[in-house]
Amino acid sequence: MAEKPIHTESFHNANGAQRARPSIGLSSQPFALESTDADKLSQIVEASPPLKKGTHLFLQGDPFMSIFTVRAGTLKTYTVTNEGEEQITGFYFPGEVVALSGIGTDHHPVSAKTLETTTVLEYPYIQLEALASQVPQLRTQLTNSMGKEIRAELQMMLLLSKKTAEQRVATFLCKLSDRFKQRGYSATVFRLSMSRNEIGNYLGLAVETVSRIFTRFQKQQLINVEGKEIEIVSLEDLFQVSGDAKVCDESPGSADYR
Amino acid sequence: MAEKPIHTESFHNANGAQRARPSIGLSSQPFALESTDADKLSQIVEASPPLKKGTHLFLQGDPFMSIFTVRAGTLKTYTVTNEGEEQITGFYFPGEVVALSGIGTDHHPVSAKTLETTTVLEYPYIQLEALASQVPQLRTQLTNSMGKEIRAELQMMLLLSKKTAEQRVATFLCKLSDRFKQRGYSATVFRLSMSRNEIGNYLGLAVETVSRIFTRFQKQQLINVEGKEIEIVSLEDLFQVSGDAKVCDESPGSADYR
DNA sequence: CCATAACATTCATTTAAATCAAAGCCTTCA
DNA sequence: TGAAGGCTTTGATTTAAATGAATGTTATGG
Repeated sequence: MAEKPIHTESFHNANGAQRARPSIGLSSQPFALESTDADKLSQIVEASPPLKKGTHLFLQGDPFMSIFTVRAGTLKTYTVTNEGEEQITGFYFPGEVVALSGIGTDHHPVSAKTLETTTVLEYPYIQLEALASQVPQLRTQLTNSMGKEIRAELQMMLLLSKKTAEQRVATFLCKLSDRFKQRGYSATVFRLSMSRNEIGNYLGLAVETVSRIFTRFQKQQLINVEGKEIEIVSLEDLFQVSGDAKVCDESPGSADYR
Repeated sequence: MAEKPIHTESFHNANGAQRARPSIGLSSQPFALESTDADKLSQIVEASPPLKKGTHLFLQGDPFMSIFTVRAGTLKTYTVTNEGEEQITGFYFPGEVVALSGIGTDHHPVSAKTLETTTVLEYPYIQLEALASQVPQLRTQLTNSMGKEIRAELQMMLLLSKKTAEQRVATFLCKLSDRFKQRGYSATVFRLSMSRNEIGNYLGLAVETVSRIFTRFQKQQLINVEGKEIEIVSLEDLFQVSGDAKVCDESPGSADYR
């Protein structure tokens, strides 16, 4: 509760070793440019040292200075309600962009916290903006990331307002599967870096409900659960349960997504 | 269900009279520029004729070509679930920006429909983008609008996942009040352009629940309801019920739309 | 201006998921 | 290594809001 956050400054001016120029242009990087442009981008990026589990990247109310991409590990973002309870608004995996919700306002509307040892890339927003106005491709990538965030949240609204507990959990697992697959990991076997509590919080469900549904899905041979390890036995069937329409995809270049 | 939408093309090439150059720069316009820049913006804008109630501005799945701002009237946006039920994702009043959710994808992820006779301004996205890359102020306004949309949706996620029915309705009324106030209308007396059904759908509640809460709030002297006419008797108390923290504000700065 | 339909309210009953309660199971670090 | 606390599971009970059913009210267009 009264936890001391580690602000971003903690690695802004960290020792030189930690600040080695990160290599940009990995396949899953959200901001990928070529040659001289990539070089310009790399000059404004800061790579964080490994941040251990439970570290805050920023707190709700902190001045908005930068956006981040995840290099390794997992983050969650959350808001704190008036009564002090936390509402998780997103999980972020390698290659994903964090803190877009701060754009256009002075202060972060959410907090961001690591769920495990995590490293990020920090893009000071003012510099990123300046560069984006010179490099159209970067501008497009940035704008598209915001669009994606908007659409992800729309999907979440739909989930929270119309889906049953089973559909929510199924949707959650299918989405995770898809995200891992897109980054080149297994679509069927993975590790949940968040607790049952965090899953429930995110999905608008009680922990107990999540737990019960996991065991139910296991009995129905949709998944195998062993603690945090998940194996999706039938992605087809699980998707069926999720109640979503077959997605014609968001990823390649442009394409439609619903 | 099998309703024929009126696509944007319906006024793209409408008669000349309907296409009179709109005057930009009204106080509540989200994209406000000065002198020569404003002139450039006005050259790409199309003003729609009055669209009567129930008209679709675009349908989910339509090619994304333009964004819009509301000049007069009200719009709702909604997605249709797999089972064919609609989920309203937003209401849009004069000065607000519609269709940002299509940015970065080929097709609109939502449909937009008028709730009453409505006129809009249409900004063809490609041209708007081209202009934005020349006019930093416009770029900023556009980006900020997207940021605001993201934050509005975060708020909505919180509402849907953590708030009680009473809190949701109170929040809804307070937000409306605030938006009307910001546009120079009365913060306490206004007309709901959407049905109880649409309010319920948006808030993740059954119609009956909305109805019951309206009457309950009336008995508690928080509001006076007479059909679609609302008077907020005690904004203070209503805000109290909404469970939100006093907002230290989003508005002053650039283009607000919500 | 009336007829018809769409919208809104009210009440009774049901239900999905929350809460309450308790026990087992992993971490972890002293 | 083993005790402590935090997670996870399971079951019993409660509850907020949905659903079902009916009536009243307000628009709408012929």
